[in-house]
Amino acid sequence: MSEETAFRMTEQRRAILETLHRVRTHPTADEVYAMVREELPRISLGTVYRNLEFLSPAGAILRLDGCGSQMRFDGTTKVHDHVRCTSCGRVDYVPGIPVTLKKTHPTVNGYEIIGHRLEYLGYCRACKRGRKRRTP
Amino acid sequence: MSEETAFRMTEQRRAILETLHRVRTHPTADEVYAMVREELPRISLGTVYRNLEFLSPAGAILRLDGCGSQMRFDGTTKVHDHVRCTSCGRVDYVPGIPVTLKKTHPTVNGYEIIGHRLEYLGYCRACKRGRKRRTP
DNA sequence: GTAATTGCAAAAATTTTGCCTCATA
DNA sequence: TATGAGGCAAAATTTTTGCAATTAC
Repeated sequence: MSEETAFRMTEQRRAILETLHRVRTHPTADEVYAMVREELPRISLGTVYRNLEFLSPAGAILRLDGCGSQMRFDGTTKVHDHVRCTSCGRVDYVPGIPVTLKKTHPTVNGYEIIGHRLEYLGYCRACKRGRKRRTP
Repeated sequence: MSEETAFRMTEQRRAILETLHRVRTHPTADEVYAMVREELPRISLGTVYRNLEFLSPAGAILRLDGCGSQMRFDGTTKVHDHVRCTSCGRVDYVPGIPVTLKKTHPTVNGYEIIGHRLEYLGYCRACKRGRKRRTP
């Protein structure tokens, strides 16, 4: 009854995974491609993209998708946080949530800190409904 | 001595600004284009991009650039935060910063919350140096 | 052996630019 | 009227996809 999703650990997949586990730079797909190519010169960029796409929902890697792949804009310049629906990408305001964020660390890890961004992740009303229907 | 940066408030710029001030959806450039086009059908997508680019550093709008325009990946799946250099885009880990984040709000604004993302913004060591040199 | 996965290359999607015209200040 | 800004279309970037050939299991 339970169809195992058969997946294979190819050289390429292993190399991508190892590379991501080794570096601390949070590389872009392009950068991963360049790094893995030193070990597997014949790997293609498409394969890198497909594997990143595959490994991320599998929980093997993290995808720092700030707000999906497109940039988003906001007419309100006063400080506020956001909630983003991880299912449909919708972004909304989070008004006045009592987040106690340690006032400021002037430097962190060598960085001169000028601010922070807090984003909640979840399911919006519409997707919540959709998900409920789909999940038995 | 102080050269005023002369800029003009064109119809297009005003329309883009008004649109962003009116909606709460954090639209993408494409979506802004579609919305503004209802008022100014002859506006071009290039103009929208140029204005978003212009208005954002001017402080008139906010640009939710999660991690720049490219996606980034991370081999560490255990929970941690990030610092991003707003100058060069570099992203690093932030290990064990004592952030006191209110445990959980199960729902926020209708969203079922499953997590959050905290990102510090600042200047990395290299850019800090560069910036100092440039700023008299 | 079979089907998941790759390489390649073309297509799609998103963003930036050049160039000439228009119109704000 | 001088020049910042717009329109248009081409180019540059980034990501996705179709398909035949490979290869892990």
